[in-house]
Amino acid sequence: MAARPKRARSVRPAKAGGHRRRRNGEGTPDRREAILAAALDEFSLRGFAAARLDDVARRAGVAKGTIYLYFRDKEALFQELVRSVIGPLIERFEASAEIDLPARVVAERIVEMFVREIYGTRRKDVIRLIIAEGPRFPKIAEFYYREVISRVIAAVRGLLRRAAERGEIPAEALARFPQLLVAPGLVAIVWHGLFDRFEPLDVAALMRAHLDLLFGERRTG
Amino acid sequence: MAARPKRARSVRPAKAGGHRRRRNGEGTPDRREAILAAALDEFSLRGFAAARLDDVARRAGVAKGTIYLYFRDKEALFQELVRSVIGPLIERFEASAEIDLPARVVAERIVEMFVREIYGTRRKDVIRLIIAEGPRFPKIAEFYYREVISRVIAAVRGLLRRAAERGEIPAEALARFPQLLVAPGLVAIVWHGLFDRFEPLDVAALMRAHLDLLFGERRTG
Amino acid sequence: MAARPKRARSVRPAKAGGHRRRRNGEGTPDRREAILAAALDEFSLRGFAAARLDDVARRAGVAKGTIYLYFRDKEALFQELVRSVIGPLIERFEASAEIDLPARVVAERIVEMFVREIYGTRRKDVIRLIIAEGPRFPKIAEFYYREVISRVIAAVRGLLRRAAERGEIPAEALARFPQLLVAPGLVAIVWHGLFDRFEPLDVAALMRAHLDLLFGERRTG
Amino acid sequence: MAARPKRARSVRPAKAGGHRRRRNGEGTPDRREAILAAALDEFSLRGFAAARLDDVARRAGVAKGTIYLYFRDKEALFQELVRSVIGPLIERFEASAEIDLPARVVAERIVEMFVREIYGTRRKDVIRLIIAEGPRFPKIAEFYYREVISRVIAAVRGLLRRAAERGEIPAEALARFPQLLVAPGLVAIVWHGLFDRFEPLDVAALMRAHLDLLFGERRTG
DNA sequence: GATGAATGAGGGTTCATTCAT
DNA sequence: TATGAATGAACCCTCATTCAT
Repeated sequence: MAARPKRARSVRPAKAGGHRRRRNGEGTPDRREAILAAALDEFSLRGFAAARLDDVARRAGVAKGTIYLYFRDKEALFQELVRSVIGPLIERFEASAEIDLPARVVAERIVEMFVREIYGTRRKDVIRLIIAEGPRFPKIAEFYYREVISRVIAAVRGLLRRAAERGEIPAEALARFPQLLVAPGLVAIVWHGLFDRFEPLDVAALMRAHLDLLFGERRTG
Repeated sequence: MAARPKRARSVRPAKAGGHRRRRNGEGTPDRREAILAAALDEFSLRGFAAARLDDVARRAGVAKGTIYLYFRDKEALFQELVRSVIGPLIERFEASAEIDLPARVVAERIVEMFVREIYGTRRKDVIRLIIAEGPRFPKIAEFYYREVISRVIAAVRGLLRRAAERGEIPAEALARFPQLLVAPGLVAIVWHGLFDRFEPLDVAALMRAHLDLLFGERRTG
Repeated sequence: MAARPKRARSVRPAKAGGHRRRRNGEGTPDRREAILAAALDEFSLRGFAAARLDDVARRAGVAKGTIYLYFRDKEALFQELVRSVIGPLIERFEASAEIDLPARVVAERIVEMFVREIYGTRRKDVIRLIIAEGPRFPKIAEFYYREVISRVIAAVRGLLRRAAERGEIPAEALARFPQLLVAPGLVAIVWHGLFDRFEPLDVAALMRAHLDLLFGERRTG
Repeated sequence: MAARPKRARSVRPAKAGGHRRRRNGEGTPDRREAILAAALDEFSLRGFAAARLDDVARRAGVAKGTIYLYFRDKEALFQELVRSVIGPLIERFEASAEIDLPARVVAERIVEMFVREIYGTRRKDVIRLIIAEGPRFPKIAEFYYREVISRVIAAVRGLLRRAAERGEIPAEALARFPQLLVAPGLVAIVWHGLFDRFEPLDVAALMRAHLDLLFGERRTG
């Protein structure tokens, strides 16, 4: 406690407080964003429990206390990280699925969007985090289910059921289990985190092969 | 650990009287097994970093120090846990895949074995652990890749390539990416950990639907 | 501060919008007074170490930095608080004691002044603070001794010795230990802070009873 | 977190854990008592909030973590400190007050016991702590009221009322406010903490003078 | 072997203090 | 003057690890 009546403030007795480290002209000094980005790095690297806010702060270029100006505690930081990354994704996904085109075309678009917007970005790391930490963070799991999974499932299911009625896809199996459409995406994310250094995975090809299996071949690279 | 998702301040009674002695005279010989089982429980419940060896010991009915008689440290305990659970699985899987039956039949057997031997047992929790903690434990990831993934992939790939040559499956997409065969299994495991309480998943039906999509319908339950 | 006796995690809204602007145009001129008043509230409520300048500032309706325009640091704020409240009291007390009336009359006046000017005001809280924090603030204790205690003691002692010589009081015990005259006042202050909610204390009656014991009965309410 | 997958445990990578510092043959290694004694020292010196458990541990000759083997947290340590010191006092006090002797004799015994058992021991520091910290620790205040104050008050009141009935004391003022009997004791404790270095107080003489005032002179030293 | 009390480094969180605006 | 975002030292508490018994 800095306020304890004297006791010689260990070192630097008269300079304990805060310099604003005005980092050179960078434009927005948006600390909140910087902290979230750093948190994603550290949480991805070590997992929630083992990540240190000290490292988050250093990586973000702020002092440790600064984190607490923007987030109530470590857990809130984690939750807001997930929300901020996942939130914006939702509308886009739903929009894509609602277009009334042939199922295969829509499926291709969804897959392509997955590869571009998730697998190709830091969002894949957030999804990895959700998979890894979700069981210990019921709120995160619930948020993710409510805001993402259930909506995507509903959208895809509607799309596929119509396609099945039009006979575009062999059975309505896919409509019952829309998870099957994105299952390889999940595999890709998990594979990336665990095995890529032993055997890299061509995700685009994987997803194309998957679509070929579901809808019958078309033209493959 | 402040980061553990909150837990009712475990009321350590200030002089920890309670010491759970084990049942019979000189103890079950397999303390090692008991510790591994307890470790699986605790690691599953909290994740590696947040699990406490104190809880593992209590759950196993041994003293904390005893763990160190059998395992070098917490990390070694985790690694051996994975090994001990995953190891025995391998031969069986390979055996199944080598039988030279029609691809669909073999695929069905593999899927059924997955449901019975993995999804239906604690092994699914170990796989969840590998997914969650693997990136922080390169040795675990490598072991799992070397001893399980690469072998299963090779076996399945051989099987499917032969089937594709015989025209039993439409394309060789599956042979290129055998991951596609088990992708729904992975989804099921992840789903179970995160979303089952919102929307339970009928894994057997999911896997059957998946096979129907891959091989064309046949007879569905 | 983990040591503060628990307080519902003050819900800092992560971007602390609310900033209580003061009422009129360019502000009440006596920010200093406002800060001192707020400091008395907070120090009384939590004690010196656990009080937060943040709360003092909020209560005073100023920014945190403003405190440092008027006081060197937290300790100086505390010292000046004590001075500003105790200082004005002194002359009055001395004046009362110097009047050359019968001892009992003077004692009654002193007691009455204590009840009215100390026990009935926030000054009692300052005295409580001195009692509680004094040992850690030698300067405060010294100031209080030099400016208050020693003077009051001297005044009361002179008064009583004269009274004893005139035979108005049975012995010179009181003159040797003028503390005995105010001891019940101290008890009242301490009692108020600790036990009033269990058993309220009628301070006026207590003081009257005390005088009756010292000087022999007269007329009691 | 010591368990974080590697990161070179800063210094002494293989010797992080616990040596039992078996202090030379001392008899009881009663750590609990040592910690309580050290806590009394530190809390007295700095107050509850500003005291550091680090210092308590050092003073007790144990490691910081050891404190938590015996006490749930800092607050529990404080509460148990008060209880352990105050508790044993109660019966003795009650016993003394119940003897049916002339009031003055009993009062003298009580006063003498106060001087010997409280003022002459560390218990006076605990009472100072209660006065200083009680308002922030309602449980402490309640415990102290329930277990000490209310009982002592009741005992003294009974004693004095009987004495008043026998005409031994002039009025029943004292029976109404037994606090008046011990008020100088409180003054002595407070004085000791604050002003002894400026003007030492002869407590025994103070208490004797007090009794003389209450009961009429007898023989004074 | 088995125990569990003891250790002490480590990390989340707080808050007095500073200073650019 | 006044502000309040930023700082970082400090401190409570946890828990992997050790070792005398």
